[in-house]
Amino acid sequence: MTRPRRPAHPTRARILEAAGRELGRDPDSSLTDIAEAAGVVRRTVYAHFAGRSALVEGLATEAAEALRHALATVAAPGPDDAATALRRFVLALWPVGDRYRILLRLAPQDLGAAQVDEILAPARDMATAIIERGQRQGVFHTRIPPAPLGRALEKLLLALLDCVNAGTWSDDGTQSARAALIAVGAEGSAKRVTAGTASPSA
Amino acid sequence: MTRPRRPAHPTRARILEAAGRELGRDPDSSLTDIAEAAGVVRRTVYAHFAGRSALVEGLATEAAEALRHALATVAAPGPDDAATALRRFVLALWPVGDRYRILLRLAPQDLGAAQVDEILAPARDMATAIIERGQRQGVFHTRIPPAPLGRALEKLLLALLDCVNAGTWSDDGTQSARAALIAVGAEGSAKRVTAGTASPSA
DNA sequence: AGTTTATTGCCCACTGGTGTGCAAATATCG
DNA sequence: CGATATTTGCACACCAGTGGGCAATAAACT
Repeated sequence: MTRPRRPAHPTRARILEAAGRELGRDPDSSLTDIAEAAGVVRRTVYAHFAGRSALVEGLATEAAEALRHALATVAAPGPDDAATALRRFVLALWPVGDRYRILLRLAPQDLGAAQVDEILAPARDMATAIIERGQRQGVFHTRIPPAPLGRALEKLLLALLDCVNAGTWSDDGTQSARAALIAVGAEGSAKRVTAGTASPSA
Repeated sequence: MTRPRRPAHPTRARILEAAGRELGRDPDSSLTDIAEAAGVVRRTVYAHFAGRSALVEGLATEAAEALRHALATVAAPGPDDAATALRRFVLALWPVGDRYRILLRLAPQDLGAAQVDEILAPARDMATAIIERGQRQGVFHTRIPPAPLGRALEKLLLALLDCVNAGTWSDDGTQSARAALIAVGAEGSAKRVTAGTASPSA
């Protein structure tokens, strides 16, 4: 058999993509698994990445860039109310949710928790800031301090994303954004916001 | 040195406890790590458990029993309103949250996802039922279907529990229960419930 | 056509975790 | 004090994953 050269460039990208899929499913996937998922042989992976850690590093870099790019979208707006800010935040980050999840999965094992925290810091800081603002303005009624509430929101949204990935549910982010608003206790604002922009899917 | 016989019974229990701690921290902990954490040598672990899988199995059994016991507390009540039911549910499960988390951590790797799902099924089913009832009665205003919302709540509460474990925050479950009520969109009920029973810690 | 280049297949060595056998050490119990 | 039970230390074989060397192969480019 020995299929050789497919366009050559795609290969690296396909390996990276397969690594994302496989490591997202199981952080302990072997290079053999990943290579197989990419349609190549294990030996070929070493032609594009120095080793497992390099592969993971490349994956992290890609995810970090996607995340940073998505964050840049939300960074712009001026002083709108906290509820709108949170909604914009969730909607902007929703498309990169899978990359976000991969980073979290890679954290304890392949990447240092420190490095992942560093990548995720801007997103988490922004979320915390929004929550803190909303609570101070009295728009968010949850009594839980911003930091824990931020972590809770993170996990809540990832859980919803997982349901979408699993096919259990379907959402383009608008429903999840509303859920986030409700979770922080922004009842009135939630209705206002959804009336303004969201498509009525229910 | 070769310290021999400590009361003998404690050993097995200590290994089990250490396994819970270590595997909770990192599901890939080696038996060497676990043994060391338990204050014994790796070889000793094999004197109490047939192997890694047996150890994990024992851990799962213990966790399952604790969970089942906690659930039995909530199973009793008759037809009270959904908000109260959810609050009781969270408060009852809060103390076994760590066991719950261990089971989830062990799922993808050491135990089959199937076995873990089977253990967790009663808790999840009850949560889903409560949510469904609350939504039908119009007490829970979240539009997200019960199953995804249940998963989201699960992760939200575990995130809060992690914060408590990490020392970032402190809660005996009452704050988290309120957060859960708010998250499902039970604003009015939340106030009513907390006024009735929760201790004002803020 | 011929050359280049990526991929493959098979080889090997190294590491880390697992599971086990067996003799020695020692705390507890009678 | 002696018998018992348990833990320990060290031996080993085994397996899976990693990383890399090297020749053969076949697509792509000229």
